[in-house]
Amino acid sequence: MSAERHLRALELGVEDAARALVGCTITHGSCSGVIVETEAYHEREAACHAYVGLTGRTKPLFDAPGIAYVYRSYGVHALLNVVVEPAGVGAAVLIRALEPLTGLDAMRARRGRDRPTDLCSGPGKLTQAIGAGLELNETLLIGGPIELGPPPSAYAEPSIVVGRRIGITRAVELPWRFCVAGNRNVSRPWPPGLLAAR
DNA sequence: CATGGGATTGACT
DNA sequence: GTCAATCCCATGC
Repeated sequence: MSAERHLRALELGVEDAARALVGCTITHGSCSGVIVETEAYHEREAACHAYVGLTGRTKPLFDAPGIAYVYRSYGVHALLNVVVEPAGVGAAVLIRALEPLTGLDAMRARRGRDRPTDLCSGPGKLTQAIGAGLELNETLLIGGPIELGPPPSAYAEPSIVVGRRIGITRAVELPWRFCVAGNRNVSRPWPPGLLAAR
């Protein structure tokens, strides 16, 4: 209980880490935001890139906890993950949405949108908004260019909603998506009946 | 070496 | 609701 939550999260299994990272902060340059949506991915289930084993693409997933896995999605977007679990185990938490805190104007300039809820309300949107590209793959999230930080006081004990992961075709049944209840920055509303609050 | 398939987004019908 | 954009990489011939 002594260490701050973002540091403790890096010591947890991927499912608990994904839950613990909700409410923590991400900072890149002048831009920062609160993590309001995450998903867990683990090598033992088929939706995880590491399911195929150690390859050139998946190597970062098998690194020690606390580094970034940034990859290109659909040939277009950069998606940011927090690598967790011990070195040799392929697991990571996908950061799917932020609530913008600082650098809103820089985010607006990069995104070409004005409303705060259009800036970071999706995994591809948030990396564009904070200016995080593929060059940040495998960089440290503690003391690196992208900084993972502790929750602001308002998010010390967020109310979390659990549901199925979005946009995947395999292992769709796992309830490994975690959102701040009622937050307007989450990437997509969830279908009724498929979730439980905790 | 050719091919297929995305952990998405935004524009359009 | 439908659909194209766009490219890296894993897989298979």
